[in-house]
Amino acid sequence: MANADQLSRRERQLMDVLYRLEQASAKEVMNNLQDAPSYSSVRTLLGKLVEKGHIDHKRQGSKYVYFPLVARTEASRSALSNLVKTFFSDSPYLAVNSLLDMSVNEMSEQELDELDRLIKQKKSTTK
Amino acid sequence: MANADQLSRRERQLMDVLYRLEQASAKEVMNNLQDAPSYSSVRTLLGKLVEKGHIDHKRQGSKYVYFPLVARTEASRSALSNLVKTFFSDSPYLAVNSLLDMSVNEMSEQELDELDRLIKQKKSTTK
DNA sequence: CCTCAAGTGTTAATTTTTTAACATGTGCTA
DNA sequence: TAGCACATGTTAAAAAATTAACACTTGAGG
Repeated sequence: MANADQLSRRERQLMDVLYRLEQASAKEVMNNLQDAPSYSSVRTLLGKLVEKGHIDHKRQGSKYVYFPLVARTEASRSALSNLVKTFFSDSPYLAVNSLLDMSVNEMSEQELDELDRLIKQKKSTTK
Repeated sequence: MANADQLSRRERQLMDVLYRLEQASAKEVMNNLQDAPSYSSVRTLLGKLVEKGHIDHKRQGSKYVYFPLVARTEASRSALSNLVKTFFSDSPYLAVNSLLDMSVNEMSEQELDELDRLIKQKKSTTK
């Protein structure tokens, strides 16, 4: 097994940056931390994450970029699942409801249409 | 402001338990941690959370129960918002999409209908 | 009345996390 | 070619988190 959710606060922070950016150099990671420590510290942290098997790095031209080993999609599902358990009594419905509620203004009509279509499709599948 | 997301791993764990249970005694919190430390440790942690202003406690009969100071709803929105930023490029649409996708089987037809209704309502509001 | 379960407060040791200093190597480019 | 940017590896100190031991209080129940 790769991990066991044993990430420290800082490590979690770095992982989040890497998931946001998909991949990033040590420098970029540093620049994307709100209260970043020194470059040296960031490198140490990245090293630990590599050791623990959460991320890896590869050359990109003459630079190095780091990236998560667990795919974004997979990680997002796991995170969503936890969040739903913790805050929505394990009810995906309540979570979707809340998401829709808090972000209607940020969704285009097109997106709403798409969701509508999706739900209809799900219903027919379930039936 | 009450916090600044400065929670340690263990503290985060306790908070999650409290959000799940809404409220709980030190004993209950301990029993709901997967790899729980001693009762004494749990109490110390709870004390720190109280100090930091994340939770409070009150008598309930002859016992004490601890509970989060930031309402579950508010906390859930904040958590969702972060998750959407981190894993869905800040697109609520993508998040809802994923949630629906990963949990159709757990949703009743009734719930799907409800969501459908909700989306239609949103659309008319936006228009 | 005694005992148990659960709480309070204090203190301290251990472990983990976090940060950073050094010493060095390498490829670009001014 | 000198210097810069970025990488490596090692080491260590400081700070924070984690765990727990002790001593003591209180309410409920047998």
